[in-house]
Amino acid sequence: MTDDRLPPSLLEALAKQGNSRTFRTQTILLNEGDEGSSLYIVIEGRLRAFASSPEGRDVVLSEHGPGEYVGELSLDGGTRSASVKTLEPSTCCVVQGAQMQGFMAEHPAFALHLSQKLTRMVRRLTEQVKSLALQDVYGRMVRLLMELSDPVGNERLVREKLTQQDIADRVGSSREMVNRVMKDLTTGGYVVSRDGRLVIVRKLPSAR
Amino acid sequence: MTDDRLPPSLLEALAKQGNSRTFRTQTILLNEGDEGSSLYIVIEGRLRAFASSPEGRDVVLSEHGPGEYVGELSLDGGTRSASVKTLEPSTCCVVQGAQMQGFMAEHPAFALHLSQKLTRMVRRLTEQVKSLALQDVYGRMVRLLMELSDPVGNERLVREKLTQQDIADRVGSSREMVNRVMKDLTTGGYVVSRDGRLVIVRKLPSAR
DNA sequence: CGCGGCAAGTGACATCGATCACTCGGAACG
DNA sequence: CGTTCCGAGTGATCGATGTCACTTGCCGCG
Repeated sequence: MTDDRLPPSLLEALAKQGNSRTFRTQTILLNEGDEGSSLYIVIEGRLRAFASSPEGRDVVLSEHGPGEYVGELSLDGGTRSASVKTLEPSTCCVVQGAQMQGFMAEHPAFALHLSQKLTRMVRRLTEQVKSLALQDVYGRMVRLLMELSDPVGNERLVREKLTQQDIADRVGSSREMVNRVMKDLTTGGYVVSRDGRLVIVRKLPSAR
Repeated sequence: MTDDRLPPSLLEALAKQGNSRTFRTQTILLNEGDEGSSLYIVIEGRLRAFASSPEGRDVVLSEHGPGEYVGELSLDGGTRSASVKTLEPSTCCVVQGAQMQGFMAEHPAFALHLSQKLTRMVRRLTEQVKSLALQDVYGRMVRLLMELSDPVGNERLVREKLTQQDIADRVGSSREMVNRVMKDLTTGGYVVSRDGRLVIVRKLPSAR
């Protein structure tokens, strides 16, 4: 997967348009439904885009590290489609939406990058919809683990540290259910936890 | 919702790049996973983008009428993210992906239109993910009915004729379940069927 | 060292929703 | 006019998941 980071040249040019600000962990940067069209470029730290139900359940939509940006959807003037919060202390460069018209005109490369980012988002979201609509929790977890892991030898190493609640929010399920599936996977000898990180040691069965 | 139709001028210019072909109902134009980067512009008829599970369940991702186009995601060289079929006898103009680089360079308006279309797709898919992950079948059906209906007086008229199976494929559920929810909605006096089309006659409760 | 708090593990139970197996009614077509 | 087909309507039943209510284990901090 090509990643969504801006090339350094563009990043630098774009950063000039905005102000750098730093935020504590778990700070909400954007609220679903709000007006506003500023762009947040991650300089340092990590952001999570998510949505919540009135009952307090969350779904994770995406996460973003240094060099990536969020908030681009509202460049069309629409309201925020999701909320975004910091997962760590983070510093972002905030650019007003109004600045962006001019910037894109001067930097066609940015418009192109944005367009490519959008098509990757559509692809990723399409996968998420398929997964939610067509697979059970077990299948969705397997998919998630594959997506979040990289091959190392004949194992696969999961990149991030994930709590079971994190996983639940990503696959649209409950922590308890995640726990049960994890138990199946570990007692089945498919997955082990090696110093805090999950390792897939054997090909995961596509169904239980 | 701004719609995804090309303005006539662009449509005409783009159509020159490709060949017009007509297809029978239920013809598969694209298969999920295939290589290929051609664009299909709907001249006449109606297309549906969908995905299937190995067990034969389907999810509907989007539908497209005259003036709209599909297949744009693979302009980046990736495989098809979903399948597309005709819902009626349809004629489309098929443009080879290779033509598009040049076309976009000559018609920046198209690149802009595409970019706007992509952000609408991201918005729509995000809603679908939220809905699937956070709401039950009842909630998802209510959302779908609202989305597919337009206000007429103090009622809302659902645009298309939908079979219960269609609805099921859109909300990621079974036909039987849709039937039960529909029964609740009609016996509750919220929805009536008026010459083949659903009409929402009273504000739908957000939960049962 | 002892708390306090958060992640994880787990059993009992409630329920939502899928599946199966039909019936019914209307439209299409010979 | 009689079939055929397909969408709709329904009850019974089962299984997957969510929810609740705990316990356990681990860390970091005062």
